[in-house]
Amino acid sequence: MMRTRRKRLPIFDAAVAVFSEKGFARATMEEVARRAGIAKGTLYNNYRSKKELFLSLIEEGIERLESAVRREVARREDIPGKLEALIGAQLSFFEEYRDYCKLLLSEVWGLGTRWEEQVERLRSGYIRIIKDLIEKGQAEGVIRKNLEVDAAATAVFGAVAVAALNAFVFETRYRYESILQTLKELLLTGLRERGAGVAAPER
Amino acid sequence: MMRTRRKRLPIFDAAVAVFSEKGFARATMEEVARRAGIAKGTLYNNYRSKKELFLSLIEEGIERLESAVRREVARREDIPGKLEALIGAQLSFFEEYRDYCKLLLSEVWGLGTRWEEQVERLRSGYIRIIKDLIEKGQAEGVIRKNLEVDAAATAVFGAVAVAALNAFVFETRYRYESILQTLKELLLTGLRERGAGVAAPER
Amino acid sequence: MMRTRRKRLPIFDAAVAVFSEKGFARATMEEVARRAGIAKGTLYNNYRSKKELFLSLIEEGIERLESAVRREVARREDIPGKLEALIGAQLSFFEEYRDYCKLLLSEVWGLGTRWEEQVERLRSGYIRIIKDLIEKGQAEGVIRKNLEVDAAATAVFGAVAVAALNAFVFETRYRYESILQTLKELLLTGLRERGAGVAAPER
Amino acid sequence: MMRTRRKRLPIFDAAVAVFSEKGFARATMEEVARRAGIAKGTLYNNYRSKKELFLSLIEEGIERLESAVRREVARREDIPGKLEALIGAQLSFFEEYRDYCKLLLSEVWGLGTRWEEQVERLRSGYIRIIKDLIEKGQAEGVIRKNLEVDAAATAVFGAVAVAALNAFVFETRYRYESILQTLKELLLTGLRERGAGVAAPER
DNA sequence: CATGAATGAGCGTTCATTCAT
DNA sequence: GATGAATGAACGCTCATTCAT
Repeated sequence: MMRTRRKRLPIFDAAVAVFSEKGFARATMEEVARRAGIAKGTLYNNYRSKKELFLSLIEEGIERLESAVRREVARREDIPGKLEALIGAQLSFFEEYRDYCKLLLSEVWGLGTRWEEQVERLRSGYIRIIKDLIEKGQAEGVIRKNLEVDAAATAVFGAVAVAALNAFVFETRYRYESILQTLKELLLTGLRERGAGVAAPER
Repeated sequence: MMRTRRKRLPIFDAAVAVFSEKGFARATMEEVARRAGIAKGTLYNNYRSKKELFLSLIEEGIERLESAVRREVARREDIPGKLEALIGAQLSFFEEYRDYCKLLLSEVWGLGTRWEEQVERLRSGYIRIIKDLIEKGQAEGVIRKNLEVDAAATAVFGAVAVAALNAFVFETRYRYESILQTLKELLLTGLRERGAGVAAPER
Repeated sequence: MMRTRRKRLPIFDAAVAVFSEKGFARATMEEVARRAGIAKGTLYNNYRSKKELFLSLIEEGIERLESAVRREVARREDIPGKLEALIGAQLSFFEEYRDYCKLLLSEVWGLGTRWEEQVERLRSGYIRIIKDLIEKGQAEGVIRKNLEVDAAATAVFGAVAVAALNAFVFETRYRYESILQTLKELLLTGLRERGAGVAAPER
Repeated sequence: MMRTRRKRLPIFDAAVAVFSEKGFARATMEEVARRAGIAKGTLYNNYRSKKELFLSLIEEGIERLESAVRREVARREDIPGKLEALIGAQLSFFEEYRDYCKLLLSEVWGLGTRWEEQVERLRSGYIRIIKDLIEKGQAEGVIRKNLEVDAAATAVFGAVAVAALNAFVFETRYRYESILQTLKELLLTGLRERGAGVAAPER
């Protein structure tokens, strides 16, 4: 188990790199093994199949995203503050793991039927965090009540995700702070109930 | 030529269906042909390669999206009204062509390096429409000046796209009107300069 | 029949060009048709199959070679003179129809089992001309009797053919006269009985 | 590596057989694999492509031919003797590797433009051996000076090659000794300067 | 456990041939 | 007869997976 753990980390990094560069289908187990510095057979000692390797990547990645986001969200007390923290954490995560996030959008968010239940659970797991915040905010009267929770939550996720990918993957130059402020301004103003305490965005 | 035109439509529909169900890599020319009711060779009489078929799909689709959006945008006079129309048109397009839109997100927005210039041009072409509206609105003082144009434009696209896909592809039941209102409320409030004429969203 | 004749000539030229540039297998009926300025279907109205087209090419070509060679051979009286004329005629034919001759060596002489009886008959038909001259020369005492007729005849053909191809196809510059003299000198001296009347090679 | 070496021999034999029976284009990797007793994929573990397999065959074959010829040529002292040895070695090589030699004539000597530089180098490499002997013989005064070296060298190669193929591939019965004597008599007499020491052909 | 050679199903693409117009 | 769109068998090549060493 300890050995498995020791082996899995280099595989994880190599796999993320290969899968995100080539996409699931064009990535080859051969290349993952080569980049991880091991033999192909060894890959199969750690993961039963290419699909399992891929799914474990996604799982691990969403867990990291969730954990980073939850940590930041917990540091704020009020709902708008928590949503602001969530936007910042997601953007920061996308910047740090841009390769991984390309995967997320293209293979997981892009094609519904392809990855079935397992991925579906992960996907809706992250969305649930946003939904919970919005619902609680609506109950407290600080988030507009006429927003449909599902639509608002996925819109927030999509806005941050696509803006992030566009900047971090497609543009060679970008001003991180400026993007962050824009997303906060755009989404928080849109979410927040008019007249509700106008806590100025942090920083 | 006439024959070519007549033949290409069924192929287009079949190809969109197959590519969006399976993604580019797992889609097979065999299946596209079978679903279009023609032989594999006939496919190659109309498109030189799988990649060309795919790219022509993307091109055709983005053209339809652009044209639908431009038409609706032109019907409104003021910038906020135009942005509202754009949101509506994009959402409506995603509802009507949900299969095609899965493709859009997963293969085009998802993986930057994979489809190179040709797709890149199409992609940035649509984003440009949104950017132009935002810039003009900022000049007129009806859109917040502290929004970075690139980030705001991609965020708007991403918000509508991901919310739409979530509803139309992943959820079996959804209330279209409710989603539309939520997106308009969320994004227009976020974009609009405080105090600027509060034209109530149409409808 | 007249129409067939009128159509077949352009097809013949186009087919020789395509087959000799690409070889039998990589040549396509499409390209033959395009170069002949007709539709693919028309090709099939004139020749039942690709193979038949190819064989008719070979047949026509060997007939032209045979007829050119027989004409020149008939103009000389003595056997050595006739052999000298044959060498000259074959070399001249290879220079004029170099494309066609590439075909001859590669597809006909190269692979025995491939073209079966039909080609075999043509092939041995031309060799027979040489064999007959050698045999008659041996009977007259002007050609060495210790030469095996088969080997000598094919050697003469091969020497002229390979030297011709090498010069006309592979080399960009060559002196035709010099090659002709070399082949005559080499082969005639080798064939001729020592001491037999040393008719100086013509020219 | 050891495994590779061990594997390549059966593949080589199978490939020569298939390529020479069918020619490059009609030969299939499937059949080569089947005859070598391995799976198609294994073929591709040893050779990157059909073309590479083919070229490595040609290379290996010409190397064997060159080495056999050089060995025999080295055993004689005088130029005519060396040429005699060359003729014998080439004929013997053609008899032993008749399948391979069909390939040589049809695909390599037959079509100039098809196999480009790589084969061209091999081709001219062997011809060079003959040319060197002729040139040296001309300098020594034992080979006729009025023979153009290029034409004479290719003629010698072609004479032996075509006579050999004709006997070994097309004829079921042949007398090897008789063919050898005929070629030596024909070509050596043709090459040798009149009056130069008439070393009777060995045997 | 690690290795990497062997496997073979699967797919993109080509092209000779047919046949409705 | 002429046309060229339609057909589908065939082939080169890839790569996930297995397994003997």
